Amino acid sequence: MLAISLLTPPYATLSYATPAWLDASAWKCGQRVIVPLGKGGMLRAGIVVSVDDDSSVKEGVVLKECLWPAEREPLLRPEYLGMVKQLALRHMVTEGEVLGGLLPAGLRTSKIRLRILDGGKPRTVSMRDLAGMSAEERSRVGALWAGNAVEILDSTFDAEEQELCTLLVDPPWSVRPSAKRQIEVLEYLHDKGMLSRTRLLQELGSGISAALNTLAERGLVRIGPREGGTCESCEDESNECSFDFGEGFTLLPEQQVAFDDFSALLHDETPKSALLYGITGSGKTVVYLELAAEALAKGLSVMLLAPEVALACKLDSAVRKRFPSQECFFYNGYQSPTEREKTFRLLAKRTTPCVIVGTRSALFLPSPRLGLIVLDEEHDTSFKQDEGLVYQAKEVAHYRVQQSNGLLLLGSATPDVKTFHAVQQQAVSMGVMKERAGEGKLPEVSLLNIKNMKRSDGILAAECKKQIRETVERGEQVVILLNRRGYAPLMYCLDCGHVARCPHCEVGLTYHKGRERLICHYCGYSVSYPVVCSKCKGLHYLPMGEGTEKLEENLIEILPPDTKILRLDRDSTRRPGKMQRILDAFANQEAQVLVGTQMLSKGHHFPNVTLAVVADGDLGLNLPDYRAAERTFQLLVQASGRAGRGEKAGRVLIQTRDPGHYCWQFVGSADYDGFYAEEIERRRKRKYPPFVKLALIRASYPLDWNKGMEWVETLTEVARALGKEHDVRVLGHTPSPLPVLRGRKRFQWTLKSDDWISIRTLYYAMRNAVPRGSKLRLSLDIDPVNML
DNA sequence: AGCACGCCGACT
DNA sequence: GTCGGCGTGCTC
Repeated sequence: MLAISLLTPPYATLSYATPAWLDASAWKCGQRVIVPLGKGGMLRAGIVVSVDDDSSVKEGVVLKECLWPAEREPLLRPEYLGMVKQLALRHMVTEGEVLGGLLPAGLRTSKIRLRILDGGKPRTVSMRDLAGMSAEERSRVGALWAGNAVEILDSTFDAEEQELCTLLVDPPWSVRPSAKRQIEVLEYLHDKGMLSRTRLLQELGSGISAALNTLAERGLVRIGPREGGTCESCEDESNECSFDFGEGFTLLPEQQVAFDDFSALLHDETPKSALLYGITGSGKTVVYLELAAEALAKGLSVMLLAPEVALACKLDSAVRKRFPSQECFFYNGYQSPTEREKTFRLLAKRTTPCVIVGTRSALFLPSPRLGLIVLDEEHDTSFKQDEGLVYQAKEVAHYRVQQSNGLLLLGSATPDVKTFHAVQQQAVSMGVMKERAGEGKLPEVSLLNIKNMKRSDGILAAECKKQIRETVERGEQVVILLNRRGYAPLMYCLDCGHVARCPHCEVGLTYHKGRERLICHYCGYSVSYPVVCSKCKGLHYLPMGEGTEKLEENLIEILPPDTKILRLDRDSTRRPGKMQRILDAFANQEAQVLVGTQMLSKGHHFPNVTLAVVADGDLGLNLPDYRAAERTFQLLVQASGRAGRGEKAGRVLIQTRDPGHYCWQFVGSADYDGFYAEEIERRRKRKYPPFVKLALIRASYPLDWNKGMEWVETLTEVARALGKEHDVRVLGHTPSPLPVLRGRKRFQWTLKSDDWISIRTLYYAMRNAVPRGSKLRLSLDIDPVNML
């Protein structure tokens, strides 16, 4: 009998009998199969996780027969299934949930068809048809299958690919305000990016069909197959590093030392982890590439991962230049399902070594013999996925190199405190690079105390505005970091003082002037502005605070009239390739000022930038998160790294209301070692990771469910009682930092322990205390990266 | 997630 | 009497 993990709900692993219509040898571990489920005989896709499953099935359950394989050769290798099992155990979810979370959509569907070629004209049979056949008929198809006269058609969404809806114009859009349907479609596409027509109709209702056609006619939306090459954001390569990649490099002395050390680890036939600690601009990429060359020469595959698509693109073009004849696979979460499926399939079949470049999701690509995994900017929190399938890319990467005796190389200028601690404990080896590779020098950093500034003064101090203006007048460029997108984060009603809030999340709605809407940054809810005040029915609001959009507007007033300003945030980069275009335009000096959120601090290279301004340095410092200081330090050092990359010296100006904070003394000199020494002592004293294992258990229930609070209290009792027994400190329950999100009330418990097992035991007990199918949802976040 | 089952209220 | 509301529970 076969044990099969379902790839869609209920995600269980169920036993199925091998049917008479196919030979038992047709079923293999790691293979995708189609199985019937439930009384209605619905069909599901699953992965065979065991072929001679002898696990006891509950008494009285009659086994169903597995219907058909979705492929002849298994998609997944045994090691891959091993990784899935580990992840499932670690995060206390089923293997089906793991598989469902990491396979591209097309590989999870049961809607495949068979093409039968028995002599005459070929006929096509769906899985549903097959399920409805008589036993004899199915056996006949089985015999043809065994004789290779049946092929699998899985082109279900090729049709969808032909009708992709792409937004062509940024807001504000020139449509009548009364055309609600059209605005709905535009807003939706703006939020979700490119979507197939079918999905759009599914998600917004088929009533929008006419509106969509109008938009297409008027040229606001394009309906058709995707245009151009494989990666739209990679089309233009002008923002890449100024290094001249070619047939191998001459390494600088520091790079050579680091390379030699890592190369020795690579040739050592045991799994190893290492950290490349190199300041911003020290040329880490060169070291990665030379190591990749070593691994390839040994016949091993290489994975290079970056925290974000734009950075992954840069890595990709660097790899293609360094290894022009080597096959290189690029993969990220923003690619279309078809594209991702294609890459996944190619790699699953592949046996010869290759290079894989991408973002964290690329980590789950099947790959032949992995010799090296590089995680660039390893401190970046995007390497942890905390929605849906929860995983920390660093851990998965570690597991993967463990399996293949490879090397995991983490690179950063500001390493994760946990990683650096592992280096100190000699669990991870380290290479250090403290010189900038080019002519650039580290910038001079100064703090600007804005404690006494009034709200009406705007967000930039006079001194700051002056420096921005002077820099622009000198013909140099400025980047301004403000971690708040939109126009104004709070809208006060002028008549009654009420603040406009999201009805699902209870957080303030952010005003976006360009779109004339109030938007919730947590759930995406949006209403058109002006909106009637829910308290006094007034229509007049006072925007409070300042986001990137307003900062951009204010800057226009204080700068010379012909100054061009660009804005880089989630709103201006929704459309594919847009981010790259903005970065390229800025790198080509088409604008003098770039305003943006943290996404602009990440590893981009602008030689003519001589001033970096951090508009609100404290933002984030006071978050209820033990890593707030680490996060702020990393962000600011990375942002500082944007200035002075060319020949001219750079300056960094940080505005703060709390100049006494210990973080600042180290940011000024980009002194990571100093910061680390201070931070690790604080963590030791206060018992925070890496000195304890920390986990967050989250509970949520619908706002209108009155039994919710009772259950939360019961769970606290369960947790407390078990915590005493297993030596786990239980803090909570406390309302989550966002007490209401997407219409659900949220609570959380913080758990501290010396080992993960006790924490899992507690979570297991809490989960069992809640009846199955309850409205209360529980989730476990191991080593959370954000406490929200 | 679906889909059946089942236990109450409004209707022919 | 019966139709149908959706709350609860199961899927090898």
